[in-house]
Formats: sequence, C-alpha cells, structure tokens
Amino acid sequence: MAVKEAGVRGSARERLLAAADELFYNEGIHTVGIDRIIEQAGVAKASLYNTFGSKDELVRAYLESRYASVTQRIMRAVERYDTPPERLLAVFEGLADLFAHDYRGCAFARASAESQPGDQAEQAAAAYRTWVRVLLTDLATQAGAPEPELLARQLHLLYDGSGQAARMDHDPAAAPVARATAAVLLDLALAQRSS
Amino acid sequence: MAVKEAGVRGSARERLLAAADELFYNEGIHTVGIDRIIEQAGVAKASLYNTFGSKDELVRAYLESRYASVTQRIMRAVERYDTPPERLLAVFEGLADLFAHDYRGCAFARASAESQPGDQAEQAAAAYRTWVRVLLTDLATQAGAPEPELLARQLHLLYDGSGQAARMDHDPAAAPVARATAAVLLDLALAQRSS
DNA sequence: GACTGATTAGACCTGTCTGTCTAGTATCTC
DNA sequence: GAGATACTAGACAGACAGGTCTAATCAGTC
Repeated sequence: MAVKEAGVRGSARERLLAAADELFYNEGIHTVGIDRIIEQAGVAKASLYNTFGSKDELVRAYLESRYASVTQRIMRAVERYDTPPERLLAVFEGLADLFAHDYRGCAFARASAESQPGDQAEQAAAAYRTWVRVLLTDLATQAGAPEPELLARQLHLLYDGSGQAARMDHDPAAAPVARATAAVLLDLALAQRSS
Repeated sequence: MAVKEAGVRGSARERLLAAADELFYNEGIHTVGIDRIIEQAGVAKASLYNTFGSKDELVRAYLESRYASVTQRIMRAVERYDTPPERLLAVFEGLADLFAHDYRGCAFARASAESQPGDQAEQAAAAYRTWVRVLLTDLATQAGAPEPELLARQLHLLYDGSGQAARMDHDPAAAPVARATAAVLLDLALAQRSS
C-alpha cells in the first residue's frame, strides 16, 4: 500500500525533495534529521543516500529548488504588467503571493543563519540576493529612474524588510505596505528626473 | 595560570555569557555545543550547569543580554539629539553603530530560524520587535507625523531591511541608505500634515 | 591548620545524529 | 520464468550531543 501510494506521489527523488522543502524550511536544517525526512517522504534511508549521497547534497538541492520557485513566483507577478513602473512595483505583489502561503521567512537567510561562513548556504543566499538586486535595478532603469542603483537599493531594503515583518510579526500585510512605500519612492524619483 | 587569568576576566557567569554571546551569535545555537562554550570561557562544564542549569537556560540568558545591549545602543543614539525628527532618524544611526561591530544579522531572527514555534527564541524576538515598533511609533508621534503608526511601519521595514542587507551583503552602508530613505518618508509625512 | 564552598578536569551515561550495510521484495524487460 | 533494477525495512557503526558525577584543588574564614 505504501508503495502504491508512493508510486502515485512520484519518484523517490521528488518525494524526498518535497519533504526536505517542507521540513527544512519550516523547522530548520540542523533541527531536522534524516529520519524525519525519510519518514515524511515515505522512503527508505538507502534511497536517500542512493539518490543524493549525503544530507549536505540534499540541502543543496533544497536550496536550489527554493531559488527556482521563489524567483519564478516573483517573475510571474512582474510579467502580469506591461509598463515598467507597474512591473517594478509588481515585485512586491510577488512577495504578497509568497507571504500568503505558509511563509516562514527568507529561506536563504534562514539557512545562512545555521551555516558556517563560506558554506553552500551562503553561496545560495548570495546568488539570490544578486538576482533580486539585478531585477530591481533593471526594472528601475526601464522605469526611467535617474539613479536606478539607488532606487533599487532602497526598494531592496523594503523587499527584505517586508519579508522579515511577514515572518516575525506573522503579518502578510507587510507586502502591500512595502508596495505602497515603494510607489512613493518611485514617484519621487521620477519627479526629480523632470525637475 | 588559567585560574588567575579567569579571575582577571570576571566571574564564571560573565565569562560563560560572553562566550555564548560570541559563539551563539556568530555560528548559531544548534551548531555550537556545550564543549565549545566552556572551552572558550575557560570554565569547567560543571560550572556551567551549576550556574545556568541547562543549555536552554544559557540560551535564554544570551538572548536577554542581546536584547539589553541592542536596545541600549539604539537608545544611546536617540538620546544624542533633542528635536523629535532628529531623534527618529537617529534610530538608524544606532543601527549604523551596530553594523560597524562584527554584525551578523538580527540575533533574534537568527535564533528564531533555528527554533520551534512557541520556543523561547520566538518570545524574545516578539519582545524585541514590539520594542522597536513602540519606539518608532512614539518618536513618529512626537515628530508630528499625521499617521504615526503608518510611518513607524514603513520605517520598521527599512530598519529590518537594512539589517538584512548589512548581514547578507556585508554592507554596513545599508544603515545610512536606510536613514536617508527614512528622512524622505518623514519629510513627506510632515509635508502632508500642513497641506 | 581545619573547615567550607566554589571550581577544576575529565570520565562517564544516554540519546541522537549521519551514514553504511545486509537481506529481502516488487516491478519491468527480455 | 530469469535476470536486472529500484526499492524496502531495519540493524549497525562511529561520532557527537547534553548532562551527571567523582575526586582533586583552590580561596577565604574561623
């Protein structure tokens, strides 16, 4: 029965990744042991080690899949709009979407809080932060901001801050507040351009 | 010799707390074992358990001491000024001071990332966040903001965001950027009042 | 100098962690 | 039906965690 159900749910790799995604994200990487993972995945321990080789490698795969799903969610929100200013502010609508689904904070910041300097978690976090910053800078440029790097930096503060607030205060409304604040800063930047 | 040196450095409790403060903050609570703590403190294991009773209690004391030192540092910056708008923005100067000294992110967010829901770390984090929010709201009210709660909320986003940026991007300059952005939002709020 | 209380080093206990290994079973292909 | 492949359960090893305990040592007090 367990096997049949497993067959329905997908390959051992997929089930392990799904279990890791949920448990690592919700409870922390150090806190969650291999046994918890394989129990939740409904998979034998040997399957985990045949598929991933080590817990470290499973963590790597978990962070990679988080990166893909988060960036995809943000991009989906951006692509709903056509004009550059709308697209820039849509980043915060992507965050709102993120916060609405069992949000427990930035996965990379969480992982980084448990990792040693130079660890794979720090590298994943750095890649994610670069992605966000480049996205914001590009969209700010396209929107016509006179100093796109500065605006991107300000919006990145709001981006990070809203994630922290959503997590620590259990307050998903941090996203619309950040969006509204970003809109104020954007308007101001565009007004300065024409003066 | 070790004993003499210990005598110079303070009581066992102080040394344990100092070691916990450094190791827990820099490397994480789960990652750092009791043995690392007592080695760094130059103290016997029995002394730790006589003084604190358990690792959990040491963690509690560590978070309490962090709360005291962080809030104190912010307040010192605020009290350097007399006028309410300056005092409000001085919060970000307190952050700059914080970021300048081996900053590794918000200690409460870090601890919370490793903790179970309802844990002592979450309670400490909630207390800290309430303290920040109340401080910002009070200062915004005194500065004459027409909607002090809204302004405080916006500034709290910048507060959190600058901490995240300082930590993840190794960029202490996030504090002055946040301060400048906060100044823009404050000016705008005060301008709306008189219109 | 004897007593008290705090502190020391470190052996030790118990539980849990990651990771390995064995032996058996289900499924699919030829 | 035979063989290959992927998976299963679970025992096991070695390292390390938090925590306890013993015996010795030191400082201060009478």
